[in-house]
Amino acid sequence: MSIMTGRRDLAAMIAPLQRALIAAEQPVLSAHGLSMWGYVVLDALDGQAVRTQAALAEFIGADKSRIIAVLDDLEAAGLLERTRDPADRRARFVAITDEGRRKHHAAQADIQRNEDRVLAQLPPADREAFLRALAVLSAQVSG
Amino acid sequence: MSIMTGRRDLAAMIAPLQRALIAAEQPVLSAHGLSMWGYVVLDALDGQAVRTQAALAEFIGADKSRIIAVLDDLEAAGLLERTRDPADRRARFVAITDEGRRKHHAAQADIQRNEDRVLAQLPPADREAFLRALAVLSAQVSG
DNA sequence: GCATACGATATGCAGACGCTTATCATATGC
DNA sequence: GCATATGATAAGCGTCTGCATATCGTATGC
Repeated sequence: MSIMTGRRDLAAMIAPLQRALIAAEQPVLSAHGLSMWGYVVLDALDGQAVRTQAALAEFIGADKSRIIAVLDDLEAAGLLERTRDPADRRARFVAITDEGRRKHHAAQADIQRNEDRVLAQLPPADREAFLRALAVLSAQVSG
Repeated sequence: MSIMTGRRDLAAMIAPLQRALIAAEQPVLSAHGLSMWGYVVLDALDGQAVRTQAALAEFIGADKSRIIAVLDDLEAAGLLERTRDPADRRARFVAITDEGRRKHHAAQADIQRNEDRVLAQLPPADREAFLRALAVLSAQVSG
């Protein structure tokens, strides 16, 4: 017996929401000269400790062989730096630059402005619970 | 200024959750002999009024030329019926059959059992608010 | 009655994806 | 010192998707 009967599956409710959010994000990111993956990488790196590329790829749910071009572009744009790990010269640390942080924050602010319009449909109490629950669930499945 | 400051974007939090839910759904659907799109179609048709194929495609966010094979399979499996609209013989009504409904309910029950384990991480109040909010937001972007 | 619009269907193309394999430099166990 | 393992990278493959186009039967305006 379901926790809340009569509901549809989570995935079926989340999918259209996700589609709409991404569709709204796309033009905003383009205006900032960022690709979706580029933004995801900056988002993962901002405020986090530097990490190796394989760990980064796994964290954002991307294939490690597919994010290399993304990292190349971001590095060429001066938004991140790759440095060799002195303790293991095979590995490379990936760190966001100050300029990358600025661009990330600017893009994120624009995106959240859009999202706030969506969230405004909810009563404040539900809105906060929703964001809280999302943070918990998102962290849960990522760990 | 954001409604809740310090949060990450919705899309960035939803994406991994969505990935995890879909990954968990896949083997369940396979066990029921359903494809992901097949399940989405049954889910959209169950309990709804019959609709035309173009409307169905738009509703589930699929390309109208891409769901035809899905409908063919479901029809061949006896899970739905396509009938000509007598008022417009170009259009075809798509309706779920009793067997389709049974299969949908069985698959949905299995899926929700999985999802309940995920939702169990949340305090009951947040869980209910989360589901309520999700239903609102999902309906909002679909409309 | 005819031109035009429209629904369902088929098909082809380009882009993105997950996955696999290969290569090269480096690390590590023995 | 050598065999083996690992990180980053490149390249190829099959699949899925969105998009565009074409066909065919049917509706509809005039």
